[in-house]
Amino acid sequence: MNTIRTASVCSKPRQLSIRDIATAAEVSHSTVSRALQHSPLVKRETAEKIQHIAEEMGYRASAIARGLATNHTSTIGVVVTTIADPFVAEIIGGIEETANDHGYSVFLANSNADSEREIKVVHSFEERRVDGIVVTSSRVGALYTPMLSRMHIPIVLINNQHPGEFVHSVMIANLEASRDATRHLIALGHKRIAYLGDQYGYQSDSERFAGYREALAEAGLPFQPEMVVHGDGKSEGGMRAVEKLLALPQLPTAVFCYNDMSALGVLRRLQLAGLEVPRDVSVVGFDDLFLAQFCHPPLTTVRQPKRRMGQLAMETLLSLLAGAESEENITVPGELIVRESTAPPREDR
Amino acid sequence: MNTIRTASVCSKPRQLSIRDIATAAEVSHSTVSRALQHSPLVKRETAEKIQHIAEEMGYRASAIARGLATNHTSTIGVVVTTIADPFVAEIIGGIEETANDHGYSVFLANSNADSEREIKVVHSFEERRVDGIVVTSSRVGALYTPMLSRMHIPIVLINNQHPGEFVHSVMIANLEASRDATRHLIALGHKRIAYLGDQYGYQSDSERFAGYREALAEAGLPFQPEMVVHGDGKSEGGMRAVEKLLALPQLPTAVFCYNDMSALGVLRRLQLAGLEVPRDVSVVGFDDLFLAQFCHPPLTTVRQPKRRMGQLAMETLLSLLAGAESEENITVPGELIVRESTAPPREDR
DNA sequence: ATCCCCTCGGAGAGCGCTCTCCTCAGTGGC
DNA sequence: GCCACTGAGGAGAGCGCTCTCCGAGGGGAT
Repeated sequence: MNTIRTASVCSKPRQLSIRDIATAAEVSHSTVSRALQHSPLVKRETAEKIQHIAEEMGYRASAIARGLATNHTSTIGVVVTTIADPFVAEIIGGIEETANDHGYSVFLANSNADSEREIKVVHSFEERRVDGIVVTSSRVGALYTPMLSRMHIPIVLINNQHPGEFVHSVMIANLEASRDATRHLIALGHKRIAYLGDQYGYQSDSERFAGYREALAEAGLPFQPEMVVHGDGKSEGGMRAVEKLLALPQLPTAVFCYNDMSALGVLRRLQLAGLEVPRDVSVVGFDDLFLAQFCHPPLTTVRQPKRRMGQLAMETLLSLLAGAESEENITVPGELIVRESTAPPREDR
Repeated sequence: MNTIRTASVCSKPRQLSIRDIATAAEVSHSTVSRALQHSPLVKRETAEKIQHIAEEMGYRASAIARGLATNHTSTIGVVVTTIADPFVAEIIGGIEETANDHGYSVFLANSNADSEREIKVVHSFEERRVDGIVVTSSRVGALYTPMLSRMHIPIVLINNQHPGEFVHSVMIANLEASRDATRHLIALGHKRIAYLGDQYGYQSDSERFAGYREALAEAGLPFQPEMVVHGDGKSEGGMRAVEKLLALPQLPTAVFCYNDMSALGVLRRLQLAGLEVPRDVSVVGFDDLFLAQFCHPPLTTVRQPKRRMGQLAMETLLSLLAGAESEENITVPGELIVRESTAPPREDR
């Protein structure tokens, strides 16, 4: 059992309670409670007087006590793989904004992309009696089903890594977006296009891979298994993957990377090898991280509407909380952003 | 009065309480409470039996109820200017990690760098009865003093924009770091060094400016007011500021930017003007954002130990919570990271 | 046997709210 | 004058914990 405890030494002095306001205003505590929540059951002037006194005394209602009494806390829990990931940060931004607009506060915790830790964090959210939970890149999608039924606490997954296993989610249209990106390369005249995937077998990777293959197929281009390499989702992995491509008898003229961080590594490693992007090799990423526009050359990539996805997740949660049988799985389209890392292949290659 | 409310329709079913476990285990609720917090007042086997039953029934203690009873919640509130800022994201990472290690959960909210909103957010944290608060780039430092005494809730500021006005803070050594950065340029042989500051008059800007002047002075270089321009902290502002420098009769050979985002704009605008960095102009930033190593050319900059600063802030909070009269103001040194955006000036300039 | 202490566990108050159930005037209808 | 009704506000239980105060039983020591 993991209970939330701390050996705090300092005991704060009692804070003002509703009863203190009551005696000051010479009414009962019930009336104060009602006045403070603008109940029509209390006369206008009485309410105003009470509100005035409360304000003056610097009274802050305890959300804790209210939560206990009402059985809901106006809080939601957000679990992310890591906060430092710029991709994730924007999603959080979208969630927090929408949450705040509706009077909700958000608990933030990171799972370090570790399923065990993810579960632990969610448990701690349960103990905190959050009203809802949003999880990005969940590693354990299916495990939330019992939680939904047992605890009746709605959960929305963003870019769930095990789709089809859970009811409420917001996803990017991986297949379509990556097909579009690959089509873009094909339209430029590329025929030898490498795919840089991920080594952990995530759903997002395999869907993007499928889109890549679909585009090749519809263009009548052969699929060449040696053109598929794997990274770790970070730039280091991208660099290592390029080395495998460099060892090939014939270099691909373009590389489609399943995310921007990998693409950054690709860019760097190609430059190290004395190759110029896009003259020698074209590179496409996926995500449209903030830095994609600042790297050299600015990266052609697929934009995920990260902020919007956060908002959508929170909106789904809100309608779920309002009792709606909300839409099950929301898919948002990606958008191809063409910058300067792609160009037609050189004639001689 | 801003009370936290929502018109949630769905009323969750009652969850398991300590009493349910008590009847199942045929003991009193007090014993369950004690067993669950590993009190020595209950016999080992009884405790284990209770823990087992609780586990089996999927019981989750209510942190809400506990918070009400104990008068502390094991939560802290973090207010940031904006979550999407990569600078801030890393700080949050440091805070969250340390908090979590000590059994604290963190509430996250953003102030949009708006002082009014900052206060609102802090109020909502008060209502939630957080045990402590961390604020980054506070706009209202001094206002927290009454809060400290009235509410007895410790507050730590990170990079407070009104230093000297508040007791607990973690700050980067702006002056020293920017002096070092300027010295680096001087050592390379630069004599006409521009300073790109901020237009809002933040403390961090003026301290960095002071460091710049100090370095000039100690090298016996004249301070030239026309070499000082102002941006908005973002790349757009950096670009606009460069235009003023381009209009000068003689271009500076180096630009020291008070943050990386501005420097990115400088890089871009100089390239647009057909100038090459660092051959024609050297550029130095401040922050060492993640993307500083990926831009073109990789940016020489001052690293702020962002994650560490978050940790330090949280550690300060923890010792404050433990009743210690913790160190008042912590200053951490910046570190100059020399990359490829700086070089000796061209002979002919 | 008496007394004391020590261990284990129960009873119940209290944390600060909400909300139901009452009470008490005042008012209007007949 | 009686009753019903309405509007305003009080009393108090209850939310799910913690923790103090007790009590019961079981040894020693005297």
